[in-house]
Formats: sequence, structure tokens, C-alpha cells
Amino acid sequence: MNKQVIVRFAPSPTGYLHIGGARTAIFNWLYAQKTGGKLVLRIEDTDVERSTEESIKGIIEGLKWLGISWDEGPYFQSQFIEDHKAAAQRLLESGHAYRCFCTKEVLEQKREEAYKKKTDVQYDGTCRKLPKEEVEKNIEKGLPFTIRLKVPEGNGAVRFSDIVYGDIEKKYRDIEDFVILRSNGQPLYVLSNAVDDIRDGITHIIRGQDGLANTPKQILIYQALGVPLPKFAHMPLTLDSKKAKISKRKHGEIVAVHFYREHGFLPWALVNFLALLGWSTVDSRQIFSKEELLDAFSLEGVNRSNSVFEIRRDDPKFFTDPKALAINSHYIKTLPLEELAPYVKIELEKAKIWDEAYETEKRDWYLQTLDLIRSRYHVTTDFITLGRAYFSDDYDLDPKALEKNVLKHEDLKEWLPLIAERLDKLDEYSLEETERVIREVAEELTVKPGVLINGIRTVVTGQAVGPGLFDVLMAIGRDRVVARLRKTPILWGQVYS
RNA sequence: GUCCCCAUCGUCUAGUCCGGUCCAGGACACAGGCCUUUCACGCCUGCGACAGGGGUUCAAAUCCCCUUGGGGACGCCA
Repeated sequence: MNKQVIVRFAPSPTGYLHIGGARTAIFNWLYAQKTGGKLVLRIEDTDVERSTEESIKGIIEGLKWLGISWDEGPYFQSQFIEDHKAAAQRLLESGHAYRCFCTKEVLEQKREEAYKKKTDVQYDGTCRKLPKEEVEKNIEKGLPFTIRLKVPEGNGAVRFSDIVYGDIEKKYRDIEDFVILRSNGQPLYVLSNAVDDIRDGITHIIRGQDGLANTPKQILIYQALGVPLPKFAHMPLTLDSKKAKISKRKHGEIVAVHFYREHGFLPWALVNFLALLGWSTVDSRQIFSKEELLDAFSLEGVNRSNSVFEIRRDDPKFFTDPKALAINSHYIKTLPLEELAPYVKIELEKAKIWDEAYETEKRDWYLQTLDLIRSRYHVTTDFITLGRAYFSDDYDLDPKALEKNVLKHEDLKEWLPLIAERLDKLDEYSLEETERVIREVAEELTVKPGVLINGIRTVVTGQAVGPGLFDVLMAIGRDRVVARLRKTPILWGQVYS
């Protein structure tokens, strides 16, 4: 019988959740869900200097927003420091580790020299060779010491098979005797992480490829502690357009999960996009519902080469990775309206133009209107910018549209109010009737219908582009349409004032 | 400098393990067309890649070697 899979997401709370971290969380979550296993959330907050309460909150909110649920935790690494210390003590007693009395300064100096001479920068093992008496003396003198793990000597190597990267081998002599406990008695990440993973019963460590390099060290710790190894699966990294690792420091908000939340992304669209960074199916499918993704996902489908997250920060058309946007807009135009509605509600509320009636007597109108305008939108915020005129009388007219479709035709100053009157008097305000009247007026005035149509669209919606005009007239409704058209002459006034 | 990893269209990728069906497939982006009162959507078409060089083989994107390029790790950070 196979043991239940237990994976973990272990972020350090030193900033917001970024897309790299989110992706790691997503892969862990997918694997847990897929295998009927558990996902443990563990906050690695042992770097007191940089860890913040706010960051912890942000990470948890980010995960929740994405829809990533965990089964255990959040645990906090800082609560288990005694465990880590005890483990170091045990390693010391079992002879798998030793005290190192070398001072920071000396080591720093040696490292610098090594860099200068362009040789290996490994710790030279000075204290490993220290005779027992010497050690005793130093302890008596109260000299501060760190604890280092004794890496086996000889021509052997640490070998393991990474689920993604395959067989990896790292020779013992390429691994230095690394520090596991600081001179102030505090444990280091390599130790804490391994000890926590052991305690939490982690069976699969799924993390970024940047963790690949210290996997041999952690394996050495597992072995020294005499516990069985978990399986490892390293994910390729996400780089920027210049091929540098994505980082909060370098890229700022554009790589933060909350940035996408604030810029009109649907959480599942982001998950879908992120899942495709480094993972794919043999048929290169792009769109996955949650069920489909769980069904299709496997660690074997993860590739080994790093992928580029194509930030288009200053591109007016994209502002971020075009593919991310394409996936988001795909969901905006295809999601069942009932599912889309709540996301648009959030935006309308933020803009203070939400009407409670959209959930009661105006619900049909609300859903129909979303359906009418959504094919042009890429982010949910478009509903309150480009689509604002459908929900509020307080909307701006796009200057370019105004110039091209209204101001250019001086006569519209009289024509549009005239149309307002005709629409107002209509017995039946319908798709057919409004179209009939407007075409009739065009004929009377001997102008092309397009001039009137485009003019009306611009005045009524503030946009040069949009759905078919008569649908627009229905969506906005007679009263608002008439009122807006009557005010047309003001537009000229505004220009000259 | 040392060690580890990677290498297919601009980007995400399929194909690589088990060589032939690949003069390399899909998606995004881009260009053009159809549709149309506008702009989208949708549909159609196009542009566009096996990093380079050596092997092995009847046959290589696929296997081997070298070069080049890229990334990551080398902390008493996590």
C-alpha cells in the first residue's frame, strides 16, 4: 500500500506572494489534489529581520484568492526552533557534525582570497581536523562555535533521482562542510527545512530549481539523521524577458499576485496561465477548467528548461504577458454569466456604481449587459472603464472618439437632439423600431446612417467602439439614451470653454 | 573561479526516453482576409524555430562528443 502523498508550500514571508511562489504553490496543490494527498502550508519565518506580519497576511490572502486550499497549517517554522537545535545536537553527538571555531572574519577573508585567486571557495575543514583536547579547551574558554555537518570523504557522491530532472549526482568533494547551527545557537535554513519536512511527513518536495543545488546537502542531513528520503521534483524557473530570475526586488509589483487581482484578472485564469509555465500536455492544450487541469496534471509533464514571463510593463496594449491576458480574456468571454457576474460586481462596487438591484429585479438586465459587452474586454476592470456608461451616468467620453465621431460633424449638434425626440415619442422602444427611426432620420437629412450611428454610440457610451448600436440602445434604455442625446450640444461648449 | 542544470518559431510549448509517420504540430503575438453601422468576438490564410560543429546510423530535432549561449547554486539569508 502506498503512503499518502504529503507536499508542502513553504514560503518565507519577506514580501508579497509573487508569481514564482504562486506557481510553486499551484504545482504542489495540483499534485496533492490529484493524488488524494495533503498540502501543508508552512511559513518559514526564521529570518526575523525580514519576516513581517503583513507579508504573512498577503501570502495567505493571495493563496485564498487563487483558490489554493491547504490541508494543514499554516505552521510557523519559528515555533520549531527547539526541534532544529535538538537535531543539530543529535548530529553532533552521533559524530555526523562537529564544532567549528573559525570566526566569521577569518572565513570571510578566506573566501575573498579564494575569489581573487579564482579557486574553489569551499570551507577548508580546519576545525574538522581539530584534536579532541583542542576542542575541549576551546569550549572551556567559552569560544563561540558553529556546528557544521561532516560531509563524507572520498570519491563518493550524493545521488538522487529528481522526478523532473532525472538522475543528479554531486560529488562529496564538491560539497563543503556546511553550517547547520549558528554561533548564536540558531539553526540555519538547510537544517530547519529538512527537520520540518521530516516532522511534517513530507513525501514529495516540489519546489523551484533554485533548490536543486542544496538538495544534496539536505539529503546528507536526512542520511545523517537516519530517516528515509522524500522524493524530489524541481520545477524550472520563471525568468523575465532579459532571462533573469523573477524577483520582488528587481521587478516590483508587476510580479505580485495582488497586482493581477487589482488589474482585473480572474483567479482561475492566472492559475491556468501559471500552470502552463513549465508544464504542458502532449496535445499542447491551453485552457483547462479546474477539473480538467486536475485530470491532466502530472509531474512527468513538467519540462526542464526555464520559461520566460514576458513582462510588457510599458506596452499600452498589454501591460503584462500577452498570453496571460489572452487566457484571462478568454475566460471573460466564455465563462457562464453567473460565474462572471460576481467578479464584475467587485469592480462595480470598487467604482461605487454597483446597484443592489442587479441581484434582484435587474438581474436579467445585468447579465444580459455583461454578455453584450464582454467580448471586447480583457480584464474585469474594463467593465468599469470602457463599459462604465452602461452602469453609470457619470462617464467620460473618449477624446479621440469625440473628435472623430461627433465634433467633426457640426450638424450632429442639432441632429442628435432631434433623434432624442423621435426616440422619446416612439410607441414601442424596440430593436426594430429604434433602427427604423434612425435610418429614417438619416434619409430625411440625406446623411449616411453611419454618421448618426457612430455619433450616437459615442455620445451614449463614451466609446467609438462597442456592440451593435441598437443593442446598445436597448441595454442603456430609452430614458438614459434620450437624456444623453439631448445633452449633445454641451459637447461643443466644453471644447471651447 | 568551482559545481549543477538547460538549449525547438518573438513568447509558452508538442515531438527527444523507445531514431524513420516532422521539408517539425498547437497556443499567444504579428500580418492579411471574411463577417460588419464601429470595434471586438468568431472563422480562414500567412509569417515564423530544431544554437553551431563534429560523430554514430541506410536514416537524427530525437543518440554521443565538443563549442557557444542561458540559468541556478556556491552565506553564521530563506
